[in-house]
Amino acid sequence: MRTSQFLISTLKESPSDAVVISHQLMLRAGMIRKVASGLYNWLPLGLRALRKVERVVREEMDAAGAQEVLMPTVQPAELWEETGRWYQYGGELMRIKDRHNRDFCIGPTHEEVITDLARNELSSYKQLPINLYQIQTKFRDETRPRFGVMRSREFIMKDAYSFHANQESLQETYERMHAAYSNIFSRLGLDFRPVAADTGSIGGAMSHEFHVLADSGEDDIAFSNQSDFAANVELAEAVAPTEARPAASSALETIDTPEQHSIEEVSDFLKIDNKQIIKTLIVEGFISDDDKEAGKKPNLVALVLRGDHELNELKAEKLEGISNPLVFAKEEDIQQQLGCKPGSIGPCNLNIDVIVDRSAAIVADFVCGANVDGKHLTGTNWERDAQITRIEDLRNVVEGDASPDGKGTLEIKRGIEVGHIFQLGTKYSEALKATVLDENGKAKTMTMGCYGIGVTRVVAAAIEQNFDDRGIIWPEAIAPFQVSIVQIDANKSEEVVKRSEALYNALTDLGVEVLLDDRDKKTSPGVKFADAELMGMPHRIVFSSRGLKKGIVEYKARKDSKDDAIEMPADDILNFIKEKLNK
RNA sequence: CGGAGCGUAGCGCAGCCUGGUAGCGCACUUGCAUGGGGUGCAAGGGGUCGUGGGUUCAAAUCCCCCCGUUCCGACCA
Repeated sequence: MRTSQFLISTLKESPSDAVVISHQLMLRAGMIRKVASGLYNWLPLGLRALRKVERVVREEMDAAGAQEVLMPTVQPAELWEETGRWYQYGGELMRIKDRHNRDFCIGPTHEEVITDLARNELSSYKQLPINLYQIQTKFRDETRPRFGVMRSREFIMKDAYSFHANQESLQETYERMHAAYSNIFSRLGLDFRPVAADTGSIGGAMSHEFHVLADSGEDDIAFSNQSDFAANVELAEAVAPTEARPAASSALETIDTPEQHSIEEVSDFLKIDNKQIIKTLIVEGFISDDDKEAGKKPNLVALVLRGDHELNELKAEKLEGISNPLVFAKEEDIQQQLGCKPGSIGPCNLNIDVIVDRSAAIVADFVCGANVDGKHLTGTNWERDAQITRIEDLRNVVEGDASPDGKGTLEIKRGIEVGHIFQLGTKYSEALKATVLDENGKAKTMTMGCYGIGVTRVVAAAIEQNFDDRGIIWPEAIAPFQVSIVQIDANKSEEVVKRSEALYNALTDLGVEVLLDDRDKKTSPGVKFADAELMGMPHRIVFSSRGLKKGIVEYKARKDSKDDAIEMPADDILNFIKEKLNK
């Protein structure tokens, strides 16, 4: 491709609404343009990168035995009514009506449609397992689209759905997909981690997310520095400390702490480490619907953590006797039942259940609220001064915690979720009555798995991980073009034109994607260099009259540091590039 | 959904406070020069100042409604 015939839409300045680097660079390099909030045009350059990702995904899915299909973006409401999601889904589901006033939605996902397809086409266990996928546009009417194509409303997703006669078969396909995903992200040249994920409302089933590590990620990922353990911070277990609680050495004392409520305030006021302070959060206990309707109030429960730790709400709400979803107690209920405000609560002499985090349970001589406004206790000790009802894992893991698999310690980094694999079980097949006949001729509900990759998001994530102050640095596998050839002085030197076009043709014949910058003489060398760097092609070759007089051309890899282009005889460049690209 | 900000040329912004119907940089067009890091000079094209209403002799500017959009948070996954 020649730049004289290719839509180059580079920008010097980035639009003010772009806050993350990938969004800025995609706009500046001329990959995308916004049409409306969360809706984007993909320009030729961007689309080339997108197609690269699709190709890798397609190849690996095919290699893993999945078959490609294509389902419609617009879906009838009837199917969603059958699974109940027409009513459960909130505003994210874009509902529309056709000219006959029938209800439809624009698909945010395709479980309903694929399961409908499966129940119509599959009738025997002999046809199982089967794994069907598509690469297709989805629409989710996000409350807050942001970060360009990282969280847009319309986006392209690869979604696969597998159908099985039993759990073992599902497990097998699940593992194959796990491996296929690892292949995909490795081939794309991304630093990623598969992480154990929350299974959410479906419960019980297994789920993994694939995260690309990048500071701008929206999720916290905890992973071991010595093994391949990785989990969403929400889910990672904070293992029980191995050390025993030190013996009590101080006497219990009540001190005045006027207007000191938060851990930070108390720690500054008393000049002690917040690890020596214990914080007590009051939440509502579990209450049955009947009791609620009868107007009863839930019991209160105290959750106790070390001052420097954070409550993990997911862990807390899963505990027996605690409301799910978790509800913090109202201030007036606390005042009424415990006799003080939330800032002064402690675990001593409470007449409610006291659930203590594993780490908080081994602190001795600690500071805590006195259950009297404006007062704290020092030298407090478990058993002697305060009773523990139960010890549980209540907190978020922090950097340096022991890894739950016993190997190494945890690091925490931000991740961008680019893939998610899930064992669905029979949630959809049951609702839609998707059955096959088993060996005994009896109808059996199929077991399902689903596997998604945010294709458009992968493009953005790749940039988040690969850029410098001049622009994008594409991984080889995603680059819109592999090689850029820059002509300098082409209008003055026949030689420049001849030699650069010869290389361009030779590489193109080998199937290499080349962008030849043959823009006219008004385009200065600086502009060509700056555009090539912004657009991020991995390999750059410069032909100039000055160089060719000496018989040399210049080569520079985009990922190498700034000004270390290497010179070589013009006759060698073709072989040099062929070697670089393994052609 | 709660809070805040912004809407003036394709992009980035000034003008608004203190009303007198638009300006800068980039980009674009033309010419001349230049030719290894966003080149110079000159001449141009492009805006019903988000929409509607109000105040006023006069509104980009002051007031009100609406719409769009962004950020923070909540929600969702």
